[in-house]
Amino acid sequence: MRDDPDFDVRMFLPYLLNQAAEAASLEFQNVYKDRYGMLRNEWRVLFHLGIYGRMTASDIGARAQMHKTKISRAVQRLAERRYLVRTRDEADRRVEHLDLTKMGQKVYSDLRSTARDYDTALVEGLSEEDANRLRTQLIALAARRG
Amino acid sequence: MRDDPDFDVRMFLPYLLNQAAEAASLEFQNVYKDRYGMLRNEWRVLFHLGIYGRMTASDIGARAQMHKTKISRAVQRLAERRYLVRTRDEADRRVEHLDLTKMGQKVYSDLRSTARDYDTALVEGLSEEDANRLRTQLIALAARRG
DNA sequence: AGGTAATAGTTGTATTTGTAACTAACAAGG
DNA sequence: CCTTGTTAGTTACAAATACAACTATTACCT
Repeated sequence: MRDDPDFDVRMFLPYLLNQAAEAASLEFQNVYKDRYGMLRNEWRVLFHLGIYGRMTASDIGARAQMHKTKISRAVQRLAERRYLVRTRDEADRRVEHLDLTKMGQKVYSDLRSTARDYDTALVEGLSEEDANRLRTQLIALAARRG
Repeated sequence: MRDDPDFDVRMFLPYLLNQAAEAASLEFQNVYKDRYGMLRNEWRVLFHLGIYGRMTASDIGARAQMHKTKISRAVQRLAERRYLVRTRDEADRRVEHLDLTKMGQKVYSDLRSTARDYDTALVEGLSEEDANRLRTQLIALAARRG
């Protein structure tokens, strides 16, 4: 048991996931970085706002499983670049609503279409069934608790 | 095309991979961190030495697709903790050979067996066939160039 | 041999991230 | 109302990372 020769750490799922995630992120990272000077967390916040429309930082945190400090800083930078605007909620003044500006929406739309093309390239070679199963499995792993 | 309503960024493969990788790494990260004060890069270097035996930093870099500065610093810390020893190659004095110490091997062996248990928990719910297909797909994604 | 390029590995500095502590605003119970 | 607790979001400081520049050594080429 202790020295199970049948377990090869090279097949360790967290390791494989990290390798694949890094490789897959690499190219697209350059897209939003070079085109818009954005960091990964900024792209994530941007695309959540693009999909869902108006959200608060906490909403984004819950959806994206991102820590609030990451979001806080991403929002700050996106606001500086005028990709989003912040509106304080007058009913509950702790809360801030975030909305993409016109410019932010254009950026989102451009990145989304680039992302779609890139995604297509990534699953090239997989059947549609395999690709869907892969996504489903990844979602299950991400949702896992405990 | 530009605003393809059929492409949902939430299904974007790099995003799903990152979410899954982060979730999957989280727990195991605490194991090597709490038990041995190790960082992820150190664990990676350690396990490569555990699998392959004596290697150089460049060898590890090639296998693990890690940048040489990461390896350099990981090796430094592993050497400080006496988990590995460095031996200069007398034929080519630029090169340094890395070997796990007895202690390093014990740590590796402990972490490996914990990793195996954790891996089993992660693929719980998947058939053996599905789990193998998943690993294969991840390896292919990691190997992808261009 | 002598000069140029390549390779192994380290170090310096600027960014980024993680953790914890913080401010501000609201909620709830007495 | 007033204390205690909770939630939204920010900030400060330590730790980690990326990238480029560096040293030392070997290889290549003429």
